[in-house]
Amino acid sequence: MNTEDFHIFKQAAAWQNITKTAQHLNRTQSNVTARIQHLEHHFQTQLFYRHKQGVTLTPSGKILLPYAERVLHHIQDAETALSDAYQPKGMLAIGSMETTAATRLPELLSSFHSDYPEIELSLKTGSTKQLTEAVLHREIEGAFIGGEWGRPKLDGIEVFREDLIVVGKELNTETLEHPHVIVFQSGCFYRETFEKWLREEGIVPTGMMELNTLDGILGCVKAGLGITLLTKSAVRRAEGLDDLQQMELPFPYSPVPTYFIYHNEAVVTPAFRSFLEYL
DNA sequence: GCTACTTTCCGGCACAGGAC
DNA sequence: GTCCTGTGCCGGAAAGTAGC
Repeated sequence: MNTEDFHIFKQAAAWQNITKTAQHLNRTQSNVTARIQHLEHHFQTQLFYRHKQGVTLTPSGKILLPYAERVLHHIQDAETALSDAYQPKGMLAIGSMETTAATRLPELLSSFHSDYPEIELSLKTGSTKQLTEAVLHREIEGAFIGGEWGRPKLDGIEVFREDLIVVGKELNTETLEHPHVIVFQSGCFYRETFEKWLREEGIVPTGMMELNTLDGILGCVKAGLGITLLTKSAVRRAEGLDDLQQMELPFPYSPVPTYFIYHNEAVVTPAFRSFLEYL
């Protein structure tokens, strides 16, 4: 068995036809059949159902396919890494909380792009919960989330530590007794922290408004629609907050870590490895 | 019977390893 | 260094199967 067998197996799985696979690979059809049979003999299992219209993967074939892809990916990575003209390139899809994307990432990503211009970055924003699921399902390669991830299949590194601040038009004993709160969507780590603090303090909000953008939340707070919880870095960057009052959240609610998480079984592309090293 | 598909068989070739 | 042998891969041809 060699890596070429995996390549032929992968192509046959994609084409679902031995003849077309052979044409595509510039091989004879009998050779493709032989290589697949070789794999089947090695793994002592049938990898394809053969029928008149072509071939389809058996359950064993479906299990083997991602492993074959992983092996081929690793070989490609090794070849790239060992080439003299090695320069990380390709797509890098990551995710981030809205607040982190707006406050911490512009400089970080700009600097990263300067060092690695060949890497095409794609950034998706969402709540900590959404991003964690996206990393688990390998929709994105990694994500900046708040707090611990608590999933065995994930690894992560702490990249920032954020001070949390309650912001409102007027913050006093009276307004904090029954405030109207403005928060990010459900699943947001900062929102959960905010709600926990409110409960602990015995503060019962009169109402809750959900928004999905930092600008939207800031606009509503400036308009006096309620109070919110932001990171100190977000407040520092925002304009027009001079007439708003701020109150730092006490320990253990603040400061909170921001982690960059990633799937510990995922293929590490040169682009992703460069990003991890950069962080 | 034709067509489109897969499998099997066989000879040729390349290469590695051992003997001399 | 040369020759022999074993092994593995390749391509071509033929055979088998089923739908139309």
